[in-house]
Amino acid sequence: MPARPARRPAAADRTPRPAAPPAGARALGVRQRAALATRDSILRAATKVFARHGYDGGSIDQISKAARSYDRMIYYYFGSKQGLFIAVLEDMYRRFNDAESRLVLDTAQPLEALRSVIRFMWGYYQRNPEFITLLNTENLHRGKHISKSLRAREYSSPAVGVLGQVLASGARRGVFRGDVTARDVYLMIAALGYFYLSNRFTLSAFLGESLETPAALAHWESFMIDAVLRKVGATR
Amino acid sequence: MPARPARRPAAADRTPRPAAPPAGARALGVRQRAALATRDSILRAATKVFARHGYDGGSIDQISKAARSYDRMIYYYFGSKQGLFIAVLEDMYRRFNDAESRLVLDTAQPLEALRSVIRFMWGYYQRNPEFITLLNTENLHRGKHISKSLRAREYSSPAVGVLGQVLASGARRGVFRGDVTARDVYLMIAALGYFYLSNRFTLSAFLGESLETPAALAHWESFMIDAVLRKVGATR
Amino acid sequence: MPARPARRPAAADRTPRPAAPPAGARALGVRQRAALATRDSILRAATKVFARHGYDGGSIDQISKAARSYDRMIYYYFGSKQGLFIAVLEDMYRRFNDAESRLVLDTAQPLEALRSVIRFMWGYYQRNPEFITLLNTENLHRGKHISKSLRAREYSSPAVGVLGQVLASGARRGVFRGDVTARDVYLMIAALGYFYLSNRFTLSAFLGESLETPAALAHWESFMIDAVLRKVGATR
Amino acid sequence: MPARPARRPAAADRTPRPAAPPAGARALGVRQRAALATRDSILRAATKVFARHGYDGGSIDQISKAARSYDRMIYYYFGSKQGLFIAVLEDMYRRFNDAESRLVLDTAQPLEALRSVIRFMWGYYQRNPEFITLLNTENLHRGKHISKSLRAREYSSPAVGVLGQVLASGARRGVFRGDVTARDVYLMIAALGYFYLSNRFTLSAFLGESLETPAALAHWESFMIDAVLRKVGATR
DNA sequence: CATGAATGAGCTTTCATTCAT
DNA sequence: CATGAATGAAAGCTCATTCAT
Repeated sequence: MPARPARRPAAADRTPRPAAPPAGARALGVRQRAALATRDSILRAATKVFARHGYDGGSIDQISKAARSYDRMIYYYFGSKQGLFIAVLEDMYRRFNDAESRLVLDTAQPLEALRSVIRFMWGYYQRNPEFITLLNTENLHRGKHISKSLRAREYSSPAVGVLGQVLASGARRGVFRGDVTARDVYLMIAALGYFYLSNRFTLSAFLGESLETPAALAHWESFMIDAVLRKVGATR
Repeated sequence: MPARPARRPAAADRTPRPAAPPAGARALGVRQRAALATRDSILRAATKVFARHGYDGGSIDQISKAARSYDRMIYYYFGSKQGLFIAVLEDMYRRFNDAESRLVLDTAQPLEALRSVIRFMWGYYQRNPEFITLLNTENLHRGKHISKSLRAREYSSPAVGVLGQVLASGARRGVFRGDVTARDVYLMIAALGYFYLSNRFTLSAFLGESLETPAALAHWESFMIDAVLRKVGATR
Repeated sequence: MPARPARRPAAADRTPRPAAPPAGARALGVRQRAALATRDSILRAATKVFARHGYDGGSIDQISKAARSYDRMIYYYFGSKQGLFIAVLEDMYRRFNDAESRLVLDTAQPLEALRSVIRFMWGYYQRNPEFITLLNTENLHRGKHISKSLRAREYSSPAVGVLGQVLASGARRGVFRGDVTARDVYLMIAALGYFYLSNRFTLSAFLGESLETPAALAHWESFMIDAVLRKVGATR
Repeated sequence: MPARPARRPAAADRTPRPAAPPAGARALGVRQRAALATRDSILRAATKVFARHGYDGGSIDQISKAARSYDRMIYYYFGSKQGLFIAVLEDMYRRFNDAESRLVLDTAQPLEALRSVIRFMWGYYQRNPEFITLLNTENLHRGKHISKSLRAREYSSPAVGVLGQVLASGARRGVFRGDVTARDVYLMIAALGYFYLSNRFTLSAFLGESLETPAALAHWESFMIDAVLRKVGATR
């Protein structure tokens, strides 16, 4: 079986682009289209501003200006600052979920498939830095916004499921030990990549060296892969 | 050689308590003592408020009231909100460094020593949650405050050094492979523990389960230990 | 040719009244009219407060209260305290320019026309004391506000031009010497009137006598007229 | 009679230097001398700061720092901000009076003597720009500080007296008309020079040309001299 | 639908001044 | 005498939000 490319072209998940209208939707009138465009540009701007300055540091005014719109429009479409932030989080999760679901793996090659998952997440974090800062801001607020979201539940990581198949396949084939759950491996991968990137500024100051050079990034990628493979007991 | 306790009593690093006056110092006058107390209570309050609400979310007013002092005093002692935050970060690093330096290990027992390091950091993060949120806030600001600190350089993690000895000792004894650096192992430990705790709110929502039950915490501790030991190639 | 009255009724330049809407403008909605009224009342109040207490001595709060409006509105309409002050200066210049342009002179009677110019400026300074204090405040700040104004250049004293015609006419008729420029005569008139009024408080203390009695004012007016006429070489 | 130099070397009135201890005073102790030095440096700094930023724009903190002293010392020596400003004004008047009293004229040559008075004042304003801005600030406050000064009365312009002698001498000799008072001529000289320098920033913006070039300054000096001489009816 | 205008509470910071040793 | 510490009011300005067309 040919080893299919692990994931679609990277460009796909790069820019935060709100959802296209659902396929079954009717053609929209010009006004509705314009309204959607306004909403989208606000959501886009809010993502950028909240990612950069956090929830408290980002201001409505800053966002409406960045969206070339007006304060009032934010309240029109999102009700409040909190409502806007919730929408930003939902959109962020949706895009992440979409990206994960585009991850195509060959479970017949569990070792390489596992490597692909790691590379995917490591790459996603790097290409979507707002993903990290938005999550950090939300955790600073103890998850109070996401817990208000009705849609949050819809996004259950497809990657964990895929990972389960990979691990099971590996165990069946005797390349992996069978005693680790997909959830834990997923957390391990996330932790190693996320922490490194999220904390790179204070770590640089603390360790006295840059973590952002291409060499340093490549080194950490192979470190992560090695650590995860050893954890699942990969025999090589 | 007997396996000495890995670290001093946990209580030592729990509350943010500014440094005691140097041993050689003269006795202070009443007023000087009161002044120090004011400064300390502001620092203490600021640590709490910034840790809870972030840099932007925490207000000068909130801090001065929590310290039972006045806005003006913050500027008297720290110059600005930024200056206060820098002082908070410095104090946080100092306490972390102190705690790390109190970590006593028996390098003759590298396996157990490594376990102790992991447990120490895992424990420190749990007992000092402000450590995590302050660092996250600072990373949101791309490290701009800590890079202004002149004292930041003084705090170079003693734990990394100790870890190096442990790894070397283990390698000499043939219990560890010798191909991993102390820095990388340190980062790995930090990543696994920090990420789990820092992101527990959004992870809970995403995974649909609590990560904070005693069982979950204990499970993750043993997961981390196993992952790290496997990474360094511990033969057991 | 009959000697027409030198200027329109004095009341015209007394109160700082913002420009009426341009003739071609559409009728304004109620809200737009109210908005203009708000802006105007702020500008009016600011003129009064800055004139009375200077730029630094006048507070935003004082102004917004005097305008029966809110602090926020000042920033809404003028952006900043500096922006408001610039608007005040521009408005002051515009009104002064308007008043100067209403000055109608009979150049066929150069001597009387020159006297009219002097009386006009002397009268303007007295009727518009804010003109003097605003200019003094701006000069204390070394002209930094007016130099930021884009509109400042639009106000080139019409009086200097008129004065030039008067002097030329007088020279042609042999009543004036032809060796003084309009600019210098303008400065001389301004200096004599402005300084006397601007510095009347310290001069009173220094000279030990009041300069503000009607007799004193009338005396200085004729002194100025005599001095200027002699300077331009008026033969009488 | 030889034309003696009209005034002492210019340097004499350049720097604001507080009064030396009165001639009859006892020798001072070291402490008293140090105290005086502190007081002087505060007065010096206050003169500079108030001259630059006005009464309201200058802050106690700014002054105490410029004087390399402490806020508290200002209250110790001058009681309040107002008290300090009054002292600054008194010192300014004293220095101006001193400079005027050093003005030595040959009344036998009234024409040249009058020219000397004009040049002296024109020069004094230029060498002591703080003189102008301090007076403007005080006039903005309607002279309320100087009217509180007990010492203000002591400073009655010697120049007016001298000018009276010059004018009388000129009248006796038939070079001047005898119908102008010394006070009015004094005011005229002051007005022409003071206004030109005080308002140079707004005038530059209004007239669209610099008034501060050496050529412009020289031109205005001769303009003033000519205007004053004509006013007193000098026959040449 | 969209948008200028309005609102009052809150922000960080500086003010002149006084206390206590 | 001198000086660090303290004080509360007020400064200029921004905040998220709502009103009224």
